[in-house]
Amino acid sequence: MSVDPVDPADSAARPAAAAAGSTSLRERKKARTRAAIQRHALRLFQEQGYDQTTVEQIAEAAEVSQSTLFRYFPTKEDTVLADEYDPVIVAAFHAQPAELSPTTALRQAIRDVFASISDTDRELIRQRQLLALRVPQLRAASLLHVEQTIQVIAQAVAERTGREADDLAVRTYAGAMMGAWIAAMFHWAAQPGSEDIFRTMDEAMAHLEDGLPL
Amino acid sequence: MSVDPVDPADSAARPAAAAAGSTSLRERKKARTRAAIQRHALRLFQEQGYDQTTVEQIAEAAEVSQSTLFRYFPTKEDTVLADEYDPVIVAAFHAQPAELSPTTALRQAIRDVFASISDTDRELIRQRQLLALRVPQLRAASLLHVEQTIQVIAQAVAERTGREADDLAVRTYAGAMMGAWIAAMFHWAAQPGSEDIFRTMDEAMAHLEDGLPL
DNA sequence: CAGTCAATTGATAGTAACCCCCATAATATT
DNA sequence: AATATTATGGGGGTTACTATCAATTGACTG
Repeated sequence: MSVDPVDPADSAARPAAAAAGSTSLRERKKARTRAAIQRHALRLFQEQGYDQTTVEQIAEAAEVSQSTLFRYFPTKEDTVLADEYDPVIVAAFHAQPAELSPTTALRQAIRDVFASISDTDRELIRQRQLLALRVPQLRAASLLHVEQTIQVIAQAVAERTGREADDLAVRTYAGAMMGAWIAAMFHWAAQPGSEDIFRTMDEAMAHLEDGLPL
Repeated sequence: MSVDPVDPADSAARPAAAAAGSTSLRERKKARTRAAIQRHALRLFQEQGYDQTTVEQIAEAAEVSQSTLFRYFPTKEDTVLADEYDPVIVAAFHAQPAELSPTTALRQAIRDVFASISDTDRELIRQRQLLALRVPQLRAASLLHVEQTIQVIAQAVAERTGREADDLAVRTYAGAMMGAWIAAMFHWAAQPGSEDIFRTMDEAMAHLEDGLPL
C-alpha cells in the first residue's frame, strides 16, 4: 500500500550497524529518519492511543519538524500503515506455478512471503496490524485498498483462467477471496492473545481452498 | 449504518405536502432539516466534487449553522453516507425461512428489501452509492462497517448452521459473502452507465449461490 | 392564553491535521 | 573550493470538528 520506492530493510534501532553497502549518505539518513518516525509513531500510539497522540508529538519524538514528517508520510495514518509487503505478495502470487488454482496460489504466495520475513519484522507487522485493525481511523485507511486488492486478485485470476479481469464472475470470486482474508484478519485481531497471525491466515485460506464448507 | 432513530421517509422537497400524521411539529422540522442537509450535500458534492465542497457551503445551502449541521451528522462524510437500509436488510435476512442456505437467504433478503423501496428512493440510493464508491474518503468511511457486516452475517450463518459465530470457518464464510458483495458494488460503480445496481447485485449473489464457478 | 420548561439553535473560540512557500542548511558534483 | 541539488524548518493559512453559552422556538400546564 502506498508504495514508496524506499527502504525495504526497515527494522530500526541499529544506529552503529552501518547500513548495507551501496546507498549514499543521503539515502541512509532518509531511511533512518523514516524508520524513526514510524517507530516513535507506533510506540506513542500504543502508549497513549491513536487519537490522543498528535503529529506534533511524533515529530518531536523523532526529532524532525512537522513539515518533514509530512514529507515522509502524507497522512498521520500512513506513519503506521506504510507497508512494503503488499507488492511483494502480489509478485509472489504471480510467481506461483500456473497449474495451481487461484486460491491455492494465493495461499502459497502468502506462505512464501511470510516465510521470508525475519522474526523481528514479523513482530513489527503483528503490532502494526493490531493497531490497524483496532483503531477505526486506521481500519478505514487500510480498507481503502480493498478495491485495488480485488483488482489485483481479479487480474491474476483472469490470467490463470483465461477470462476477463472485469468479468463479474471473476470479480465476485476475487472479492470473496479478499473478504475471507479480511475476515480472518479481524478474527485474529479480536482474539485476546492474537499470537499466530500466520496460522490463522493459512487456516482461513485452507477453508477457502476447500470451498468454504460449513 | 450509524442508525439514527429518525425519518425513514426521507425524500425531501415537499414543503407543503404536510408530512404524514402522528409526528409533532418539532419532529417534522427536524426531519426536514435533516433531509435538506443531505440533499444539498449530495448536490454540491456532485456539482463541485467532495473535497471542493466545504461544510460551510453545505450549511449555508441548507440554511443552518455549522453547529447545527454537526449536530445532525457527526462528520462531513455522514451527510451522504447516513443510510437507514442496513438494519432493514439484516432484519430481512433474519426473516428468511430457516431451510434456505445462508447465501440464498442473503440473496432473497436483498431482493425483498430492494423490492420494497420506491423508485425515487432507489435513485437516491444509486447516487449516494456512486459517490460513496468513487470518492476515496467516502469509500473509506463506508468500508469501515465491513467488520460489523461480517459479524452480522456470521451471526446469522451461525444460527442457521448451529455453529458458533466466532468460529473461524463461519467468519471466513461470512467474509467471503461480504467480499463478493463489495466486489459487485465496485464492479457496478466502475461501469460508465452504472444503471442497474440491483441486477448486478443479484447476479453476483447468484454466482455466490452456485459456489463461485469460474 | 399566559408562563414555564425543555429542546433546538447559532455564535464564538479553540484544536489538530494538513498545505504552500521561502529561506537556510546539508549533501552531491565538478 | 565553488556550485548545483536536495532536504529541512518555520510561518501562515485552510478546513473539519469540539465545547460552551446565550438566545430562540416549540411543548405543555393551569
